[in-house]
Amino acid sequence: MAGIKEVAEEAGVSAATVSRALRGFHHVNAATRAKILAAAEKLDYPIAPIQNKSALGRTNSIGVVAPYISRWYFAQVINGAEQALREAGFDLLLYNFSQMKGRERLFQHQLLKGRVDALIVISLPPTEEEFDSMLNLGIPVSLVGMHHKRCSSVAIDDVASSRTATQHLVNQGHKKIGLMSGRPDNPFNFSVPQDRRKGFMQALAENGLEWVPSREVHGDFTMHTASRAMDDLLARPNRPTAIFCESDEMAFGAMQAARRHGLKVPDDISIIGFDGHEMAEYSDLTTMEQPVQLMGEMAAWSIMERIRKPSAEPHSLVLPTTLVVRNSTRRLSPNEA
Amino acid sequence: MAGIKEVAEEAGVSAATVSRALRGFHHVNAATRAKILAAAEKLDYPIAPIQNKSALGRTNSIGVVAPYISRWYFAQVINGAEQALREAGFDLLLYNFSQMKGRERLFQHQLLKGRVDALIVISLPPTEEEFDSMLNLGIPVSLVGMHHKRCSSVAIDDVASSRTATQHLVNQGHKKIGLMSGRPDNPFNFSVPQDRRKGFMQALAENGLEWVPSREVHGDFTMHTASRAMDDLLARPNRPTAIFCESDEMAFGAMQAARRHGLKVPDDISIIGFDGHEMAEYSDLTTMEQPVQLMGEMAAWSIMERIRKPSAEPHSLVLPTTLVVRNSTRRLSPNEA
DNA sequence: CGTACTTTTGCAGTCGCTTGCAGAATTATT
DNA sequence: AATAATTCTGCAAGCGACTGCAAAAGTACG
Repeated sequence: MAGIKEVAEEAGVSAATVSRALRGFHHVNAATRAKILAAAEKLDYPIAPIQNKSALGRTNSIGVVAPYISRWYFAQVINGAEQALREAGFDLLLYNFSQMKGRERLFQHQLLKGRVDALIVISLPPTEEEFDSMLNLGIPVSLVGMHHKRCSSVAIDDVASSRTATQHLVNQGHKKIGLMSGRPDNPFNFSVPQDRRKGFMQALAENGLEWVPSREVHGDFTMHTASRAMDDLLARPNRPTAIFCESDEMAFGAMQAARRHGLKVPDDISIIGFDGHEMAEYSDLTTMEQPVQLMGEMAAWSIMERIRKPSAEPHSLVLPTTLVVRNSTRRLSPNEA
Repeated sequence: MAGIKEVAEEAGVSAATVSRALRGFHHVNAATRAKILAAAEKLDYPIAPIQNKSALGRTNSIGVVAPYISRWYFAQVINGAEQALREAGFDLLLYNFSQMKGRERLFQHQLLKGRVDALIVISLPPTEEEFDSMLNLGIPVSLVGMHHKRCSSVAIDDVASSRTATQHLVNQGHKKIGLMSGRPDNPFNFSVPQDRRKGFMQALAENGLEWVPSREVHGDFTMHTASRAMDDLLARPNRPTAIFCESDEMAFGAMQAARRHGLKVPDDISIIGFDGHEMAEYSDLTTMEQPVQLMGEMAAWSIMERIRKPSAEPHSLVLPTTLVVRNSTRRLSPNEA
């Protein structure tokens, strides 16, 4: 109810002075400021006042775009970003795009124009065209979980990390290694599946292991599809002794399917995941852990920095991953391999 | 860059007409509208234009407040709400309050004033005082996961659902039933722990079962603390044959601890959870499923309805829960009980 | 006490869009 | 064709803050 005017009147000054006093800029007499603060207090007017988009030209809020906000990974990143943003006084506008139909509207900036001061895009590789649109908005854009030369980003090295994960299996004596990867035709065109697959292949190649295509199945990064895919894989002849899953959730699905088929993990089959999902510990899943929450925070800081000085060059940040060895993988004795 | 003015000029009409045309109100000649649309298109001006808070008096965005946005339950509710809001053209502002310090500022509406048209509060029971503040904002407030006479809400019947869950254990012949509940001194003062505990106690009483206090341990709704708490419980004499966990995540922790202690679920101990967590299926956990996503959607619709007609009475909605029986609970033979 | 600075403050214009009102253009009626 | 009824459209006044400019008030100094 109470606006800047009411406060001004209450304090016996002009609205302009109230605006200045509350923002701390310019010169305002200490006594006057005190009066104004008292008045604001009395009228329950926020000390950090309602910013006004039209006057300010900015909204003080930052958009976060993600394809599935309720999946663990995204929720974590968002959480990290939220914390950093809130701390710095920004609001966070959430844009979810599990439905493809939204994407178009989003990237054609119908939705974003003028509503946010910057954009954090999580794991959703825009096409070059969409990129043009986004950059045309004239606001900084920051990517999480992927890179692009035209804007800042925070990510891990998916290729190297996958290679390390796969190498772990090799080190444990596995030679017949299966791959649970993302669907090559995923609608969002995520880059993660390709990258992790690439790292996997590299590790195989480096160790002189032959790649057998029938050892690969696809899922969409959910437990459910992974579980089905695993059924499929296990039904095939010449079963692998270990499986690299491109995400922990898929690894969970794989483990479940394995159990359903009467296989023990890791006795009968080793499974390694990727992400460092909260439940990995519970499931005793060996996994490649990525600093999810931190990625959100870094993206937030980085983009706020760019809001401050828009001229700054975009820069990409690569955060380290950690192999966490648990008991879903085991060493194969030479005669088992 | 392009504003309504530019579009107006391009189309050879006044800004006012553009505004009207793009909003679809009032009468605008079809031909004129076409010209305007063409101009907008050409200049890349959003068809759904940037609403202007000062002129409109509203922001077209709705705040969602939750204590832990990255926990499964909250992420699901938020997801549901986001979908409904987006569909209706609202933006969603996310407020996370894992840190208590934020709470104060939030409810003293320093943060919210003028930034949102309505507020959805998830599982965070405000004190009466905070309630006053919120309602003073003059915007509709809707609660998820709890009720309050002074505003609309969407929730399940925690008491009845817990009673049903517990009854399930009783029906399976369990007499020594343990309880994994939320900490009574939880900082947010959640109502859920009390309610679920109450339902549990009711079931016991109705079946003439004695309540043994040493069969209760507390967690904070995370797997981790639950796991520790379970260690504690299992170390005590006269171990229960079944345990009701107030959340699935706690149930996961309990299952993990049980396994660690060499106990098989459900052979040695039955465990039932609450929530219908995505991973419950994977863990074969019997649980009381609540329609999480739906709750978010309903809250969103309900609050948008109240934005439309602010005079409407607040109403509370109770959604049904479903007992999903899996294999973490088993029937006890009479001589085991 | 008058002059020259500084600091403080208010006026009025602005931001980008909405909207009441009334005049203009179009269509209908007689 | 003149008048009335409708439908469009533009003008201008907001909305609620921010801010450049200049006047007002306060200080310093001679």
